[in-house]
Parts: sequence; C-alpha cells; structure tokens
Amino acid sequence: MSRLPALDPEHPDQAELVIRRLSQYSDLAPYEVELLRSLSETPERLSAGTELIAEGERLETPRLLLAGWACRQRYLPDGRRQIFDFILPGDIYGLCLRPQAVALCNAVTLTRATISNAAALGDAVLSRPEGYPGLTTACLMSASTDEAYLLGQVVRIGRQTAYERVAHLLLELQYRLSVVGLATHDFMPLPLTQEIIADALGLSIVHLNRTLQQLRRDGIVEVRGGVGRLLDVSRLRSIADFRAPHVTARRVESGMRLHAASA
Amino acid sequence: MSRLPALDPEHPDQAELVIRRLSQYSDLAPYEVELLRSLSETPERLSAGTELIAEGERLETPRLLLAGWACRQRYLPDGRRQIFDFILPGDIYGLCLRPQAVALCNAVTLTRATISNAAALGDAVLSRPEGYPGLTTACLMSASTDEAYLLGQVVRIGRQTAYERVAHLLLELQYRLSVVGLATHDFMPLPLTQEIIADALGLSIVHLNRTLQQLRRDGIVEVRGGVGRLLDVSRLRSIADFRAPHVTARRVESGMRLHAASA
DNA sequence: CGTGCACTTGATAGAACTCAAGACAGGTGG
DNA sequence: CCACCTGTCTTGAGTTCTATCAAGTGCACG
Repeated sequence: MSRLPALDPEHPDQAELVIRRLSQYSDLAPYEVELLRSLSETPERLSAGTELIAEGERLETPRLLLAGWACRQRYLPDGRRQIFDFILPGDIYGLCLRPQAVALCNAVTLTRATISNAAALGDAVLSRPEGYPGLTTACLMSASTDEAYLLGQVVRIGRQTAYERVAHLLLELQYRLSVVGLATHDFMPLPLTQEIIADALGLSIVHLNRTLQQLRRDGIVEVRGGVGRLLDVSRLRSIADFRAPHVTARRVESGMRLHAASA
Repeated sequence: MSRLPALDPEHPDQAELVIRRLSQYSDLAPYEVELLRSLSETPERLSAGTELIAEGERLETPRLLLAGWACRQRYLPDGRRQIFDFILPGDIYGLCLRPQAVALCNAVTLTRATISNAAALGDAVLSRPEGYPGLTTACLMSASTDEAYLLGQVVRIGRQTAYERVAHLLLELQYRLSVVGLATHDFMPLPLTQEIIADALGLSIVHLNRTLQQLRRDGIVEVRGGVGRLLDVSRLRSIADFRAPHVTARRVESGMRLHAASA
C-alpha cells in the first residue's frame, strides 16, 4: 500500500478523499472529478462540538467533511445519548435524494473539523443527473451504503456483546477509512474519546474502558492516544462478524433521473 | 372514533389501508386514490414465515402488504436474530427511490399475510412523478418516516432499558396502526410472539416476558392473546419518550422528478 | 502549579441472560 | 372423543454481563 497523504486537519488540500470515496462506486469522468476537487476551494474551520445540522432542519445544501470527525446523534430527555453513525473525512452529509427532505437527527463535529459547501455536487446530482452519470451513481450507492451501515449498527447494539460491538465498530471504521486512504490494514486514526465510542455502542464509559482493555490483553486491538491498531485482524473478524457492504457497482443509464425541480 | 373495519386477513378488501396511510402525507387526487385501490386486485396469500425479499436481491417491483404482519431482519452466524422494523398492513415495501437498488436485508412474513404487486405505484412514482404529485410526495415522506422509525429503533435498543423499550415499541405500533385505522387510542392487534418482540428489542425471551408482566402489574399495558391494550397512555408516554415523526407535508412541485430510466 | 478532562480502577448493585422445567393452548391423528 | 404433539408462555434458580458510584491517576493547558 502506498504512503498515506498528510492527515492534518489544518491543511485540507484533500478533495482527494471524497474522490477516492466516490470512485469506489463508479468510474468518474474527468469533469466529475474536477467538480469534486472544486468543492474544497471554500473550506471552513470548525471547532469540536459544532452543530452541523439540527434535527428538523431543511436539507438545503449538502456539505463535505474535508477533515476531522463528526457524527449523527440524538439525546433522550434525561441526557442519555445515542450516536447513530460517524461522519468521516471525505464523507458527504446533508445530501438527501428526496426533495424537501428534513434532517431526522442532529449532526455535530466530534473534533476540530474542516467542511466545505457541496452545493455544486447537490445541483449536479439532483438537477442534472444525466450530465453527471458517474457522480449520480456514486452518490446513490453511497446513500445505500450509509443505510447498510445503519442496519449494521442496529445488529451491533441489539444482538452483539460489548466485546463484539467494539470489534465490529473498529472493523467498520478501519474499512471506511482505508477506502479513502486514511487507514492501513492494521492502523487508523481514532480521534474519539471513550465516552463517544460508548455512546455509539450503547455502553457505559466504564464498561467500554474495560472491554477495550480486555481486547488489548487478548492481543486483538489496541486503542490509545487517538489511534487504533488492529493486532490480530483475523481473530477480530471472527469475533465481529463484520461484512463490508457489497457494492454492486452498476452505472446509471444515460437519461436516468433523480429528481429535479423544474420550476 | 368510528368503528374499525374488519381486520380478517382472509378478506383483503382494503386497499383502504394504504390509501389512509399515504393520505396522511399528502392530498391525493381521485385518480391517485383509484390507482392505489387497483393495487389490491391481485392479492396473494402467504403463510407465516414466507420470505418476501432476500438480502442482496434487486428491488424490481414494490409490493403492498394488504393484511398480516412482516418484518425486516438479519441473523448472525450463530443464530441470533435482530429485527429491524415491522411491516404493517397498508405498508409498501420493496419500493426504493434509488434506481438499481438492492435489498439490504431480508424481509419475511410473521403471520399469514396477503400481499399484492404494486408495480403500478412504482411506475407512477419512479417514471412519471409529474403525473402523480400527490403519490410522489406521499411516498417520499413515507420513506423519510420509515428512516425516522429506524433511528428510533437505534435509540431504543442502544440507550433504553427493557421496560422503556417495550413501552416505546408499543407506542410506535399503536401510532402506526391507528393511522390506518387498525388501532384505537388504547387497543391494537398484536399478532407477535414474545420471541419476535424480543428479537426486535434486543432482549431475551425470558426477560421480555418478565418485563411485560411488570408493565401489566404496573397497570400500564397488557399484551396477551394477540392484542395489546394500553391501560395508562400518559404513563406509557412518560416512560417511553416516544415521539411521532413530525410529518411536515409539503406538496411536490409540478415537474419535480424522482428518477426515470428513459431507455 | 492548579484546573479540567480523559482515562483507569475497585467495589457493589442491578439488569439481563441462560438453563431447566412446567403450564397451557390449539391442532392432529387415532 | 381422547391422546399426543408442538409451540408459546411462564416460572425459578443461578450466572454473567453491564451499569453505577466513587475515587484516583495522568496529562495538557493556562
């Protein structure tokens, strides 16, 4: 595997991430790649804990997370939090293929982050999909994949033990990060507190802490200092039952439409 | 509240259910209602445990559940099962707004059921949305709502106690059934075994059984013999933190498109 | 050098699971 | 009509898992 590019959130020269991410789903034409590259021209820096989307808000313009991590989450009235999923560098968020869509939950940054407006991508895919068949296909498949990860999350918290949940989540993150070149087969950045991981997995902080220690003592994974190391990938896989979503890439036929307000 | 129609799965004269269900999202023109009504003309009887959709299968034609209950689910290799959500009478399933979509999980009947092909609805919404603005809006909002319920499921199993989970699920089911006229404010059919409910809520059968007993002893709900009775709705609500999805009905503009293969 | 945050540890309580067995009902075949 | 299934529900006992409470460590930062 080739050398990874710099990950520093202060230097968001990488529209490369989203290009890699969407390229896995569909071949992109040079002008489509160019469109993606142009998205990073107006970066915006955000501190950790910034709300990206509020529940109920109209999803007007999609945005691109260039660097840093975010998540979608919801609180119960008494303060319990559930994290639905993580938004990783190179991910698009706030892009809904349904017109008039409304955000179903909050999205918030978990670290310092750099985002940029991706209205150009939204226009391309929603209004002129026939002109951007590669991007359109890629965004559709990306949306399907996101949904598949959400189903994986349901199985994880509904039917797996704490030990299995952690294993499963780490494999998911390693896989998603490696797609955009941010992780190797056994190493990844993991800028999450144990509290955040616990809230994603439906566990208490203390129990997550002990579970992580157990996984390390067992020589399976090591999570520390903002990075994760997979010490025994095959054992990890047999514990987690993680399956990468099967991405059956099929090109959008020319003339295929999403939706367009022709007003 | 008026008398409910007969619920007998052997007499599926009710395309009325899907009409009621979609009408909540958008005003439907008479010809749109007529299209929905025509869907029930070719009913098909299925026994409990019939697979409706297999994971990975191409979603070609949407179908309508006229009577009976179904669910979407996944098994772990060792036999543990997680149910993602329930498909209720009047629900459309297998309708994906993304072209070339593939089923992300299995769907299977939980009771004897009656289904019918809803290709006409799929055509209308996917190929000629401008001709069916009411149906199109309704299907979009229905899809959003389904996704909202899935997020509710994540919070339920991730951050609620067994007691709260049961309360939350029962309120969700009561709400969804009442929309199509199959439940009153405190009564609903509930043709599920405790094993099924347990697999939906991420609990063991035994523990679910004891939790149901506790809820009954507390005078909150009674689940028995295929029906559910809400004995103390306000207490139930305060336990469950169930929020009906906020359906901000906005009409699709004329000329708005989903996607259409123009080949 | 104090302060705050994340992480860690120990002790304990509570929640939930497993195993095992019995009760009950509906359906079937003799 | 009865005996016998089978599936579902129920109950008890014991164990495991996970949460809670409380305190302490370590580090980064002002």
